[in-house]
Amino acid sequence: MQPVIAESPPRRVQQVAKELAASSGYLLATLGLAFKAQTLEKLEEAGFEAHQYSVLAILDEGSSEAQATIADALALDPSRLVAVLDTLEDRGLVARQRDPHDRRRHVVSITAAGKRQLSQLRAIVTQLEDDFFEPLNSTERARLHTQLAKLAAHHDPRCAFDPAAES
Amino acid sequence: MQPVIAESPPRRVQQVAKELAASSGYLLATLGLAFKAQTLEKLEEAGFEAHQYSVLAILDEGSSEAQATIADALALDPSRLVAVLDTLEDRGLVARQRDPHDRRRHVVSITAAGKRQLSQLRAIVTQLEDDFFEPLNSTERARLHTQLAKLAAHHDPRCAFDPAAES
DNA sequence: TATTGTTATACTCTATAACTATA
DNA sequence: TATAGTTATAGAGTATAACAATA
Repeated sequence: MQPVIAESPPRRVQQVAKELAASSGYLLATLGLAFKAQTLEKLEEAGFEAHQYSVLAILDEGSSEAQATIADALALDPSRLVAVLDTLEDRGLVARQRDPHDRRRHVVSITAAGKRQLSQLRAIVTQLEDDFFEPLNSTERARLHTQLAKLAAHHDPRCAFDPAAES
Repeated sequence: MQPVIAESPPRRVQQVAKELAASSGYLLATLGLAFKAQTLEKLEEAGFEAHQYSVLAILDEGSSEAQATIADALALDPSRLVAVLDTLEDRGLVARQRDPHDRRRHVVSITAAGKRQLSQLRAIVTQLEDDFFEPLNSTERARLHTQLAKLAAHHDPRCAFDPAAES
């Protein structure tokens, strides 16, 4: 069907502009988006969304938290957190209680079932990371992580842990 | 106004869960998103959007391209590319011509004004990158870039350049 | 009057699919 | 019939702001 193309040389595999591929920022954005997309997909297969995982992860570390605290830590609008907690509560993975000291507040905590579910989700994400960073050896991965952590601490105070606490 | 809190220890700066901060994937996604957001903001101040910049960058490298080619290189739906090209064409930064060999095709090329504009946008993005990666020294930046490029080549064929061509 | 969590509204994206003109 | 580009439509996702309860 297609006539033989003689004059205009046929395009091979389309490549992103070299200018973009040479930019660390572009690569960072592209890879970050790709990792996020993969994570969303895998979690969705398991019947969860990313925010549900991160909420469980936060609750598993601290004891119990007010909703506003969780929203801050996740840089998530409090109004959006509501739906996330609703589904988690419906499944019995977290519990909401009124704070007796301030009855406006809901104190949220993870349940035993929530902890069990969390470890399943952890396994998914861990596997995903192993696959994603597979092209790098362990030394490279460690270096990459250190540098990303340094950048994150600089750009996002939520990621800046006390240096003295680092072991 | 606020009563002295004695019983429930006051929360300090909200931190993202350690579990998340320890994940290279999470950091990658977060940083990538942050860089993208900064880029969008700065470009918008200059009256542009990211896709307009990347289209100009691609056209500046190759000679002229069919729209489908550009869409492939940017992993952008052809229908979305239309509006991007419309605005660029309105400003005289690119030109669309019918391909005489196949009158269905539009061959797009960058104009002289487009090249001038492109260098302005380049300056913005370059400055942005310098600021973003400022916490890393030049050796660290080079290493980071190498590793990101390795990952990108693995995950996105569009970023996989011929290794032999690397200087 | 300010704040916590909640709900509702409106708006922006974006993916999809119809449409035209050419092949 | 298939393809390149275009336009239109619908649905999801999100930010905003109104709201009720409590401080």
